[in-house]
Amino acid sequence: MPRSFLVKKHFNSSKKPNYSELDCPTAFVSQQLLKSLVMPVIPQPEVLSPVMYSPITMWTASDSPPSPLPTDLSPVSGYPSPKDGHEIPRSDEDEHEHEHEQPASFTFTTTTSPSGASDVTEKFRCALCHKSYSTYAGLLKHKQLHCEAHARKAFSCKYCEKEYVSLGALKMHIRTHTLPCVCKLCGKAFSRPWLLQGHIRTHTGEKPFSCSHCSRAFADRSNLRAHLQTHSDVKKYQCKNCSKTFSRMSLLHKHEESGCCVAH
DNA sequence: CTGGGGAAGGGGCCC
DNA sequence: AGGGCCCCTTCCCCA
Repeated sequence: MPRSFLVKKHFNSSKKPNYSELDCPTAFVSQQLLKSLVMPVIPQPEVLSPVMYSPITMWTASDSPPSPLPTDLSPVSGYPSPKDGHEIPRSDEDEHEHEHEQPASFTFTTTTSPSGASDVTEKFRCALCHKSYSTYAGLLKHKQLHCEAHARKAFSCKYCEKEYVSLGALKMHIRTHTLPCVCKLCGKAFSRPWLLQGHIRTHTGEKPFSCSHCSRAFADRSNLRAHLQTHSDVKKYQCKNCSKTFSRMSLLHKHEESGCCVAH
């Protein structure tokens, strides 16, 4: 998978930007400058739209996906209906409303006492961990928060096939498709503000991470860390075959691919 | 070919 | 819950 396949490139990617025009000899960039460079994140309408997360599909453990999936993913029609066996986050009002329903994904039990009389406590039992709840709302909460989400990655991305255990993780992932953070200078788009900030350093020349062993400085902490390995006598990554060590995993991989180790 | 720098992606953790 | 940050990783390019 190409590293930058998610990045919207609004310029000829084969050419490097002319940084010399923007080159700032001083390493420090004021917050004001930074703010002026960072384009206010004005999400595209579709980013703000509830449609964004509408295609989240959450199958319950005992359900199979409905068929066919609606192709229209508008906020209303796109949402799977609870009657289809889907679990979707509901308001309290909804929970109460559906307490009286009997979804396909839970076990509804009526216990019988030894005397033969039917017990008054009817339980909603999780099909996965068998915990029982007196109300459907209780069961629903349990499943959404703990059990089912972990048993099955329940939040699916509409742009790709990735699945996540939490809505937050999915939202974060979706940003890698929508790329709401746009560089004011070159139009390049990023998924997160701090990625954009790191990119802006390529324009400003700011290098806040300096090496304590030499005079080099870096715009990115990870690159400094990689650089520090070059000062280290002990290289971190070792070939299992020939014991040769490398400062980076990518170099070890290159070494392995070049034929030292038998391809697996 | 190899090593290293630069840029970027993305998951996870913490506040 | 969401944003910021940390860390790891990958890819490209160049000396």
